[in-house]
Amino acid sequence: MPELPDVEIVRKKLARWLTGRKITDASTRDAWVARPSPRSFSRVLEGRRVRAVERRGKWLRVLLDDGARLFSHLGMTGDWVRVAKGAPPERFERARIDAGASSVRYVDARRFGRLVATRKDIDEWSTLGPDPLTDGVDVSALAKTKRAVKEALMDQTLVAGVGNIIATEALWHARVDPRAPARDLEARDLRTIAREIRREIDRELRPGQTRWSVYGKRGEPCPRCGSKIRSVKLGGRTTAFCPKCQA
DNA sequence: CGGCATGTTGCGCA
DNA sequence: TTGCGCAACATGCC
Repeated sequence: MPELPDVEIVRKKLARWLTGRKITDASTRDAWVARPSPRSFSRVLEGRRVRAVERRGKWLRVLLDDGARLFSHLGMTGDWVRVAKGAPPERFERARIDAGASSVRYVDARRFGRLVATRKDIDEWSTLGPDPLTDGVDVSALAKTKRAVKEALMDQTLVAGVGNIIATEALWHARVDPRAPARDLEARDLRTIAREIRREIDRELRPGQTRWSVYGKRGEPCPRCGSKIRSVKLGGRTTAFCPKCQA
């Protein structure tokens, strides 16, 4: 599921299902996913009307009419789905929000996701960097770090919403070595990377099968030059790249 | 069975 | 103080 484009698609459907509706029932039994507690999930949400569903990076924020809010991070396998009111739990369902005619369910097989019902913003939201879709990419922030550019791109405080796939693909399109220290790159390359991040997001926002050029393609020929795709670990994450194009 | 996975956090250690 | 590597979280898939 989850990188910025997926989360944006989830935001749109959640907004469609919930905006302007009054929450009649909200419940969860999962004390791992729902923080600070399953009881606070119900207490904060029930009886409130939904004002807006927003997104920043990979986080969603559901604003309520009394100023409280629900934060939702989809982790690796999270999603929100709508079913008929009173329908039995979905497979891997972790929480339920009934509002208007909708019964909206949070499903998450691996439970890496989070639901946080609070009265004020959480640090994970407040410390997010600019969102590429709404704010653009802050190239100057990247130019300040000596970390590998791919790790910098995935740092949510520098760029919000870029994950392993977008970082890997954007660097291939920009022909930049993912291992290169970010601050050693030419300004021109950084601008190209920013542009390719935006293009990759746009590609993945379009419905239909996205085909990746290098992500998950170790050992296969580079679509541009035919060299064999290599992969290395950067910040603990598999990073595929073309040793010839991205030299 | 082993290995890998679109994400994040927290811990030990240099 | 900073940064890095790594395990952990829980499950599915090849």
